Amino acid sequence: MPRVADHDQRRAQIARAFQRLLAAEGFAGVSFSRVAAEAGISVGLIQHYFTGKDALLRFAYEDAVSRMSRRVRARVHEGEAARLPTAEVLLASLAELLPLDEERNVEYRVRQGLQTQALPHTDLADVARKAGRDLLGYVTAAVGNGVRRGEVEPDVDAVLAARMILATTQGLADQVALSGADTFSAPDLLRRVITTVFADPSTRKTI
Amino acid sequence: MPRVADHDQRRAQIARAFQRLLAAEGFAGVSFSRVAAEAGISVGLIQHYFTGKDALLRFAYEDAVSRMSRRVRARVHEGEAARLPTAEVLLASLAELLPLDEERNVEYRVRQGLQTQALPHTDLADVARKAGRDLLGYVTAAVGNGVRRGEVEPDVDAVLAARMILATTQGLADQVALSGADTFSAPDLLRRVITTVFADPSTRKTI
DNA sequence: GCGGTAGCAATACGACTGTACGATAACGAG
DNA sequence: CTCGTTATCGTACAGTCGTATTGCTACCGC
Repeated sequence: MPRVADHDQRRAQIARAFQRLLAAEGFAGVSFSRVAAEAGISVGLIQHYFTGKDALLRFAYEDAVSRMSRRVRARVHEGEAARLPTAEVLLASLAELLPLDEERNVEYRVRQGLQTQALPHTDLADVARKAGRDLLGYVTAAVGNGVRRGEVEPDVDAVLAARMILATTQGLADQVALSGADTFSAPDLLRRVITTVFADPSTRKTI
Repeated sequence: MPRVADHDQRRAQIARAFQRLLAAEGFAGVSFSRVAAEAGISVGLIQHYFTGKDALLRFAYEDAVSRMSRRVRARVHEGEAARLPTAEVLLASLAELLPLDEERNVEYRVRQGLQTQALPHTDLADVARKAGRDLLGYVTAAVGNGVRRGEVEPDVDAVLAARMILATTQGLADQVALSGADTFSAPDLLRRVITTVFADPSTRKTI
């Protein structure tokens, strides 16, 4: 048998280069040759690992989404290990969606940038929809948890509440990306929104 | 003097063609030749009206943003003429940001698609930031109105509340664009969020 | 009606695109 | 060591990109 390479590692290396370029220069700045240069390899090698541009787009998108969701799960496990209230865990994990540091900023821009490209292209849209469903399922479960633990009023519609919390998170991410993380405290705002659901109305502070 | 053409109308015609293409095929689908074909004119004519691709991008972006904001203002004037409660006016005007029909869908995709391109490019980012500021200012004023009219508790931070309402709207727009307008009622959800601010906590329904 | 300017189209051009295709080098199995 | 396979590179190719340039045409002011 011939020489072997770590396919997964190579694909990831290429996808990361693609993501950096997309984040730094937008859609117009990415091409096979640019990606190859950024990754420090030849154009031919990219072809060896991806059948075409569509495949690269899709893989890079999936990679960004899966890294994001891994970070979310990490916050969840930490929070559960520390027996934090559900609301706190939710806040910490949703804050991973905000572009508050460089890594999260790149991931945000990849998600954002490929979403436009995704809406017309069925296969990319599937990736986006699946990511959205997973996230919504997770937040819905968290709200359900809150109900069982008495942190949430029992008559709330968990799916609707989750949709609202998630929508606010995404919108805050847009605002942070546009005007910088210093303009306002997005996590504070996120906490208030979560508190809107995760607290008895009588003790709940107004926004 | 030679023959005259309506520059504004021509520029708008070109920008609309660009927007349709961007919405229908994503960023990769737009080029001068494609735009010219879609607009039913020659490539040379586009050059006659725009100094380069950047100028076209910027104009198309500004056009989409300004049409959106015109629709928002129209809802505001209608609402004021009918002496509706501030919350109702706010709901009607923010619903204009949701991609609920074809026109609004195109505008949403243009805003979304150019935002990624905007983040690295200073001049496009300026357009996006200005649009964000205007919208935030409008919603903040609406909340202030609510306070003065007694629809909103006097101790709320108008800017923060506006930021939250706006963020939720943007996030809901993403969700609608991704999974279709039939999956859930985004306006209903939007109404609930607005109600979170525009109602006495004691009478406020839980989500 | 006629001169001249602006509207508009057509084409030419170099750069770059994504993909196809060999050539070369490195390594595992025998 | 050697053979065979594959990782990797380099280049070639047809097409498209954005832009520069040229020329025709329709119209306004005189």
